[in-house]
Amino acid sequence: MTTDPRVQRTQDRLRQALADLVLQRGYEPITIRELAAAAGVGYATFFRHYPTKDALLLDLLQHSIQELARLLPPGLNADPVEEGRVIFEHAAQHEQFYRILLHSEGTQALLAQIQAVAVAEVLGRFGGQRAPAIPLEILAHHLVASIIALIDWWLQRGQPYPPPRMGQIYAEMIMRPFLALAGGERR
Amino acid sequence: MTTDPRVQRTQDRLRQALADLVLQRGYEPITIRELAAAAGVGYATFFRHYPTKDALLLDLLQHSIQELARLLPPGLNADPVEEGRVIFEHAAQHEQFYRILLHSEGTQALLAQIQAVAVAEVLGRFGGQRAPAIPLEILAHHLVASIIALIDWWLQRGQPYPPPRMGQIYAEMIMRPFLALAGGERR
DNA sequence: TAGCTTATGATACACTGTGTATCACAAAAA
DNA sequence: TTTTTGTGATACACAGTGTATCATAAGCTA
Repeated sequence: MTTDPRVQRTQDRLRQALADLVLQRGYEPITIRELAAAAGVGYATFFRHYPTKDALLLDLLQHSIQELARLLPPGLNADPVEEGRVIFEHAAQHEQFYRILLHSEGTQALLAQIQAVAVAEVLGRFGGQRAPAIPLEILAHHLVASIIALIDWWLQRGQPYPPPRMGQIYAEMIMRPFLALAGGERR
Repeated sequence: MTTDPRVQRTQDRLRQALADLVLQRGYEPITIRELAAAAGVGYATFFRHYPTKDALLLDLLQHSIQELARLLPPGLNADPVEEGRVIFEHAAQHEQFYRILLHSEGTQALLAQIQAVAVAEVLGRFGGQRAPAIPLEILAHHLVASIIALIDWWLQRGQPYPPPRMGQIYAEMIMRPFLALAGGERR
């Protein structure tokens, strides 16, 4: 196990430096030399921890996801409007993470993984009931993709509506049609 | 204007070589040297026509778009099911184009442009009627993003349903909720 | 504290790919 | 034919990646 505090320190510095640089100038133009310098770390040291820049990006996002998972409110299943409001409050509070995840090249694999996890969650929650007219797999993908697209739209335009309003829109435009087609919740 | 047949020949070869290579091994790992060799063109000649690999990719896609625009059936506004079927027939016939556009890095700008054009089209078609409960801008973005996501899902999984079935799904899952919220067509 | 282990910093280096410059040659245009 | 212009081939400068090496410092253990 890697409990050496020097390792932790180096990796923390690299993750933090990457987060800073990505928000300043985007992901692609960053060089590893520049990244190591910003982290206050030797150039060769980078490769002792990560084989590529993409590997560091994935590690950064996975750490962020674990932090977010700890903060995520556990029971979102009550009111769709309230559920949507919580989602968009969360997106507003962690805008940096979402922007990096949604718009840095090199995150498509991770985003696809996250999406797959969310789809599986939806499938599990709506799985065992009367067969819907549209395959549930398609409905689940449509639901997840729609939520991601709406968050992306909202953040890219500087949050033009407050989270409670976005919660209403989410409930009416996304969840209500989905529930009508999937047939309401179960278990 | 560039009517020199040598220029046309060189650029055609480069576009064709890029299309072939992208489908074989993806976009990013292709080098310009390799591309020029595959096109049967000198290495330096590449830079006489395109400043970067991305520029060639955009040129290739824009040429493809122009071809597709010529083939696009003019009146899609009749039956949503039929409209959806036509869309997915089109996606099946031009799968290569869609896959490159949707999954090559370096196409996000172009994809965003196409999406913006489609959104504007929707806004124009549903613009001047009773104000919907949800801002039409959001509805239009949701509609366009949903269609793109559904096409992407379908192609990535090897077209698991035939186009007529996808047309039904499109009508029921995407268009019907949209029309209910946007308030039906006009003009 | 002393001694061992391991991560780090610094540097040099080979390697790959980009983009430019040059020049002789071939193809198109007048 | 003469002129113009695109092309092929080559050499080159440059930037960025990934590896190797070694002295030093930080952390662990007795």
